Amino acid sequence: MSAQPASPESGPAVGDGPVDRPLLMLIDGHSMAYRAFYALPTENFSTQTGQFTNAVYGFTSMLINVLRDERPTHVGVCFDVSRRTFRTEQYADYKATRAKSPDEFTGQVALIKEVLDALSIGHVEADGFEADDLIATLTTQADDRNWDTIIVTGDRDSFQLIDGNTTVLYPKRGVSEMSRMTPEAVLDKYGVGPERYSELAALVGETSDNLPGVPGVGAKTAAKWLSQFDGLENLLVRADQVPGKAGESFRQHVDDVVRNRRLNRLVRDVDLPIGLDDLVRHRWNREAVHELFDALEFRVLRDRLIETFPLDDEPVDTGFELVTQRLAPGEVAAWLTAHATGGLTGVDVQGHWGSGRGDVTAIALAGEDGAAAWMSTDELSPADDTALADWLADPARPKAMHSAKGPMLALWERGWAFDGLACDTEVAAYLLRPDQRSYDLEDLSIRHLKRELRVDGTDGSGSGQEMLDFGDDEGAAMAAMIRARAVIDLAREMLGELDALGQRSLLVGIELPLQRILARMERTGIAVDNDVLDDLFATFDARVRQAEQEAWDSVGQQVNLGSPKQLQAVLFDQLNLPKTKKIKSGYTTDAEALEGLYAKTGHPFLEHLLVHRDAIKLRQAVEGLRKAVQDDGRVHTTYLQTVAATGRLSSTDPNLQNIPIRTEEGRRVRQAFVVGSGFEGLMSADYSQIEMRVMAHASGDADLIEAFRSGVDFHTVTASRVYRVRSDEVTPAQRAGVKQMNYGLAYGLSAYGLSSRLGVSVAQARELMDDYFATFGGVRDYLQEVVAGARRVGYTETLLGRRRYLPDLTSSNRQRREMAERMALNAPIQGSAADIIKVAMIGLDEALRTSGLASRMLLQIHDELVLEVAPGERERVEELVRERMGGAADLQVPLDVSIGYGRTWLEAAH
DNA sequence: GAAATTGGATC
DNA sequence: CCGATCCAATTTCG
Repeated sequence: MSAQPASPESGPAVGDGPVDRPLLMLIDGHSMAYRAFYALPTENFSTQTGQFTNAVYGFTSMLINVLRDERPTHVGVCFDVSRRTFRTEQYADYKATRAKSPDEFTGQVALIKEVLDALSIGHVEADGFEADDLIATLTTQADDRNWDTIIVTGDRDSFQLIDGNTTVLYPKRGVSEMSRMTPEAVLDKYGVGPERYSELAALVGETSDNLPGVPGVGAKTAAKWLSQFDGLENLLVRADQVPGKAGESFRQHVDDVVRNRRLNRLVRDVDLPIGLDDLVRHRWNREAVHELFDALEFRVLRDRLIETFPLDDEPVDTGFELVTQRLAPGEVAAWLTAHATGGLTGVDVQGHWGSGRGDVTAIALAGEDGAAAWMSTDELSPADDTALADWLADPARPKAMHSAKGPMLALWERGWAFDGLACDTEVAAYLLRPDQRSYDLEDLSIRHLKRELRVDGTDGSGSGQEMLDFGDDEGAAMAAMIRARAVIDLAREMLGELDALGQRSLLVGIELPLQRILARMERTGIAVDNDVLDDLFATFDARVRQAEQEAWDSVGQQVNLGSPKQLQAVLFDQLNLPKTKKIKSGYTTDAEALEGLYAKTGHPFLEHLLVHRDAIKLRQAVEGLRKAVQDDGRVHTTYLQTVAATGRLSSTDPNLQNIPIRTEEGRRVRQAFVVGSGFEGLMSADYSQIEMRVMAHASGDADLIEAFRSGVDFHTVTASRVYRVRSDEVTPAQRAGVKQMNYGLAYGLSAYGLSSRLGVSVAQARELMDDYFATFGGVRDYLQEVVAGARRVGYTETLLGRRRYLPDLTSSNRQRREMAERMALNAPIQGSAADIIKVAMIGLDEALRTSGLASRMLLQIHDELVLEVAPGERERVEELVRERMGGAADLQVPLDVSIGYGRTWLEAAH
């Protein structure tokens, strides 16, 4: 377990937001500041005045992250006062080996306290005690009130505080990657539970505290003894019975062990000047934060802070009402009959998924009657399994989920079919607001339902909510049931919102059927020829090395060709080449600028550099693929359905939508994608100029529509119209100009952009644009109306009613406004094209199934589908592909589909 | 050590 | 100053 936020394709994190009672976070200030100090290089962090700030920076960065990820209701930071504590009184050598704090560290603790004050976060220290004792005291108080506690510390002594309510975040590396230490995690790592951890530490010793343990006894032996003798107390009583050389050693060092145990026992009743209620989170002091962060010169961190905690949301003080139940073996069928037969049922699957596979560990269900159940999948009786499988597969039992594609993979892997998904709240939220960066269930619940993900009716004392025995999984089970419940309410709410906007069919008719198809494509994957990849890697690798050597030779030094900064130094300072376009950090070294420089100066360094750029990119692409090949010899990408604001899909891990094709060399990478065994070939089918066709249709421009209907090369026909010559008289330059114009239209191309694309003057570009629009006036009118309309209503719309909201269209900031205008031009065109291929995929999938064909879809690359064709099915498949892709929309122009076929993706290209 | 920037691949 | 993505390597953060 890690404190990182769950990735979109992994299961829900435990402790994801408040569950059913207050959540207290206690941070060991010194411990974390020290970690930060050593993780970040001092010399990179100092202010104008010479104050070092690396520890402050690292600590604050960590603080922002844990507050964001854990969302505690109460926070406190504990500090040590001095090195003199009751422990040094009892044992003069306690922590004696610990070096004095470096000078660079001194003073930073005071600054951290200032940061905490600005953030209105309480901190506490007590003379004679260590931070750990204060944490133990506060944790004990929180336990008494039945609160949950998360302790953030790099001190392992705190492990003794871990129990069902208390976890420790222990830094793994640096200060941002943390291990979540639960009772199970401690048992896993040390072989004893948290209640025995200190006994184990007493035996093993703690070098950092200068507490020697029993020589020759490590964690393994100590854990064995503690379980054999049932604890340290009994072990001491029966010391004479401990066998072996280690036993002898133990008997000689019994006093040390006893002392260690006395010293590492944390004090749980320190008299503190503050109580738990003083630690409730307040909104931070804006003024103070700005002033302090200015003084500390924390620019980026301030932005992150503001970004992470925008205007504190109005407090939401309702949660969900639930009657929870852990289903024991044999109870599943009855529960399903009682609570999951009428209305919606919320489903929350726990497990792992990604790269086309997955596994399920537990399932939470919630019914509309308020009942909720949780079951661990390895506690199902055969009857349970059957009942659950039938229910999951039943299309007549409507279900609601949040982000169902991954869980679907996991359920399939377990052998369960899944049907009846009536709403996926993540996808629904995407349709409602397609340009959000995440669709976290907690955020959606607060925004749409004004409810937090916790159980209602608790006041923190634990009364009002029956405490059922969910065992060690209690927190996770409760959170899962609440999520399942929230998903129902959210689904109802969102379906209503979609209805009001006329978008329900987009969800139910397009995105949900598509989701299942994507899951299957991910599960299927595409076969890869490793030998081809190895050959390509060797080729590109050799080229990288050679180009690098030649580049170095040409300037007589070994510059890092991948470093824009070093390149700038060589190009503009040493070689004194003409300056390129300005960027933040100086002058650009992108390929276009380098081409320009090379054309101007002919410097050999540039030639080698460009070759190197190309080769290293290709090598990287091949290496990425090599690493992605799974045991079955195939790569399984993950399609993201809710990230592209226009409605397109995206592909990750690996991204199979940006495999090279532009250059001859790059195209060879596609030779590595091959037909899998049992199949006959790959078929690639793509729409030609789909975006231009959408524009022709949407604009209704008669001449443009006619140009498409004529069947002649589109760019040539449009050029012949613009220049008023016959098609066979169009010069290559005329065609090239109009082609760029055609492509640029949908992007809100400017005269400037067109001129730089074509390498002509802005005046000439403007002339071309004027000629073009004089010919295709309908297009100009359409483009103007799209922007004007979007400004009026606040959004653009695709063929199928997919919206994109563009509030910046009325921004007073010109740059933002113009950006929004270009988006307004592009969104309906790119989005409608995305709608069309989605419809085609659903139609084709259906056609393949009903025809009983074994051929299957593997990839979608925006306007292209790649299929794996079973022996003897080529003709039938081609026919269906043409029918379904060509017929996916009824436009005023034909939807042209071109199809290729071959053993590899390259051969299937056309 | 983590986040931002740069450069580049696709449609 | 051309829309939409994802990703690796480098640099910055202060």
